[in-house]
Amino acid sequence: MPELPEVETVVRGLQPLLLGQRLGQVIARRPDLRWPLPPDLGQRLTGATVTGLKRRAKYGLMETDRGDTLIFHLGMSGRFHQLTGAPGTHDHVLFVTQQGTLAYNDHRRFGSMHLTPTPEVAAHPLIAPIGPEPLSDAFSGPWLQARAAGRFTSIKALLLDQHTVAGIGNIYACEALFEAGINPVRMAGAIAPKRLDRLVDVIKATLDRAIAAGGSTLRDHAQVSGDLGYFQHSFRVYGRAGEPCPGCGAPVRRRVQQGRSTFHCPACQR
DNA sequence: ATGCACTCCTGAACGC
DNA sequence: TGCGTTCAGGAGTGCA
Repeated sequence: MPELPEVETVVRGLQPLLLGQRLGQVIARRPDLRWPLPPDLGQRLTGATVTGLKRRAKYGLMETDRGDTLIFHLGMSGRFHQLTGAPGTHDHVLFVTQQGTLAYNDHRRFGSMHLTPTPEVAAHPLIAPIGPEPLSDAFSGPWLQARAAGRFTSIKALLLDQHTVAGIGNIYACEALFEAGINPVRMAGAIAPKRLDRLVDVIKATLDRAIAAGGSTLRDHAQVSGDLGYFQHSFRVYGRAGEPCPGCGAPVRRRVQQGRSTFHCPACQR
């Protein structure tokens, strides 16, 4: 659920709270999330000063003056919040600064954290294979055409593949394909180049809007501040099965594609 | 190489 | 009212 715009929003929300701050203490309250936490997480981060907060795909990157970068993924339900009082059941990692304590909370524990020397972040096995950032020039019509060429998989599956483009999840894949008028089940390799060009433009515009809106929230996702985002109100097809299509009024259809819900308008998306 | 199903986890929503 | 079942989904893994 946190997709690229949400992670971007979280990282931006963390910046004023952490940038330049010395981590007085970093406490892992359990040994693992999706994968084991670095066993030396506390030792390596305690006493370090946060010198950078960035994003790559759906990963947050917290750089420190000790030469380590904390790579974190929010999974489905990860979020940061400022702790007041005792940590709750799902407050798994605590970052204590002079400004207070920031808790990483993740009730489903699909998130993960990794510590890597900063110069090696780009080569990290989780980061290295990821495709271009969707808002960069590297993600272009020609790039998507090359990725789609000869592929028998659906265009939606191709978009969800992080090697094609970084940071697109189920929601924005559905929304972008609706905006582009492309049926999500259409075979990627059979789509005209011009339509893929348009899809690239639409993806960029959709993500831009979402970031501008402060990221969306879906049930359990919240911004750092604890305030809920609001982009979810502008989903045009996602989660709207049976409701009228904003384009033509025909009912939005839900189908299951690779075990995931796809929302689309059978009339507008060909 | 390619594409698919499976898997982790918890809480909300739903059905009887 | 309460219990059991289903669903949500990012992405690595393993299989055909």
